[in-house]
Amino acid sequence: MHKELRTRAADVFGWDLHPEQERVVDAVLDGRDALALMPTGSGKSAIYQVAALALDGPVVVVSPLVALQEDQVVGIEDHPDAPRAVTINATRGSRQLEDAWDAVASGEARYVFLAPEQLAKDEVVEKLRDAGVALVTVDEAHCVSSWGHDFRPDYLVLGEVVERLGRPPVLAMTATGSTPVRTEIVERLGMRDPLVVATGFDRPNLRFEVVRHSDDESKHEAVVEQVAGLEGVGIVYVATRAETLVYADELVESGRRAKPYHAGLRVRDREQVHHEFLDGELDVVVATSAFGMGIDKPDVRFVVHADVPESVDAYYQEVGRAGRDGDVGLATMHYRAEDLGLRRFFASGSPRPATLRAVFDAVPAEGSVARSELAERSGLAARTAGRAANALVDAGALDDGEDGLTRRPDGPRDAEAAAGLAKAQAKEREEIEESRIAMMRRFAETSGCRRQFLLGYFGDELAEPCGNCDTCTAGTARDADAHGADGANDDAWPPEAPVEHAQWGRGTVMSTEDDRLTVFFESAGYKTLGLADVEERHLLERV
DNA sequence: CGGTACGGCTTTAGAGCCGTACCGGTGCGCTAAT
Repeated sequence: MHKELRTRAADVFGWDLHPEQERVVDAVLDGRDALALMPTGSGKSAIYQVAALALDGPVVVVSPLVALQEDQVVGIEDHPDAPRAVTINATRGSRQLEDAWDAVASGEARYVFLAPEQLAKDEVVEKLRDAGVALVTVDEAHCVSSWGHDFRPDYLVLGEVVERLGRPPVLAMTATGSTPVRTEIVERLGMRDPLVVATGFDRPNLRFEVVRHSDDESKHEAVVEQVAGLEGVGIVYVATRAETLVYADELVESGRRAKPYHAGLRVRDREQVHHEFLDGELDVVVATSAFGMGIDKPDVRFVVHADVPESVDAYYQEVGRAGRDGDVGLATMHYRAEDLGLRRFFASGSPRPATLRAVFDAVPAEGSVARSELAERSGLAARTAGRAANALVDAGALDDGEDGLTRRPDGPRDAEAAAGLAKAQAKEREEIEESRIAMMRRFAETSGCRRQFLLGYFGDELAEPCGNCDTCTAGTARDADAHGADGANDDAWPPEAPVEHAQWGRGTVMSTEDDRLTVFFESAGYKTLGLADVEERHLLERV
């Protein structure tokens, strides 16, 4: 990074960037795409904020939550010499929006925060294009893969939006760095040869524990008993809204200041709980996954999972909210294999064939149809239709262009074929999802070191068992490690190595443990292979 | 996938068993009624 920019960063924001942050800034200033995988609180925002000081045009920041956008703007406004930041979202009045757009057009506003839904609107893209966007930053970029397919489909059109903005460099940032998530971010955003910078994922002050239960009732009792006795402030994660209420009640009965939190509560109540938690007026928030992004409290002492999360990625994000101040943080998961059933249900749910056919038929053979007209033409609910449209676009049955949806000249001719294509594509994704759930199960059921497992999942290595997890304390981690640590074959398949398998295609080595090798395949998900088989039958090839 | 609520059944009258249907997470933006 230039000396001049360093000085400006220090003058304007009072920052002295780490070398890793500087590498990313340099890349985007050079016009290169970049993917920054860094834990929350490690200064991801500083990267685009400093880059903007040297860029000739506004920086667009795509952020999933309006609340996060506003936090960011406040953060920038704290520095009087920083360029102006604006947010574009539905909570803004028309006067405010007009003012914001004027500031963008005049070049006064250099940071534009918005959600992907805004970028789905043509007039928004046009205004930004006219302003000459110099960088598109996608914050919490894992949302592309976790929310894009069904929940917030506009995440999937970001790649195309970048093209229409004149293809400025793209900077994607997230704390979730597993291979499938990375791969999907790069692919969906249409990133070209991005610089990938990953800083350490290890959080040595977190202690990992898994408690196995065979029935729901004893699990429930164990959770309440544990949390009632824990020191300090913490979060209990549960799978359903109803559970947040039940656990919060019981914790209050056992003398803890606890409140439920989920997306079905009124906005005011949610804000209230959030503030009470930050201000130390609550001991425990019992929450669904809605209590997450934007929760930045340094002295959270424990994160207890009363139900198994949907993936190791989600798990690590959630436990990562403990011990941010560097002091001890306890992560206990109460695990029942049956609880994975709910996760399987959530991971399935691809559109039904009849829905796919109706949407395909709503698109004329010649010409196009706007997404907004899709619901009416197909006779489906807007969301259902949008979801099915995404599935059809994904499968290559339809094209998603500037004028809306069109049939592909080389695509399927009739609805039956289109639905079949989309179904096959969805099946592949479900298989990958299923394999991610299987990884969650393996984490819960492993007798090896939890931290070694987690770091391996994120493509890192830890040479020795960590000594700060339940399996290490029990001694089983060392037994499990004994086979693999000095195995001569480990070196042949290092983490991150790209490989090819005859049936499953291209993949990435995740980790070797004992006598097994875990590989993530782009089209088949996580697979575990016997090391002996791999060697003797030449199942894998380095590419 | 797994839990639960509920209706119907019975070698039937008060209670238990079975099958079936239904439900379960995350947020944006927009509209309409207050």
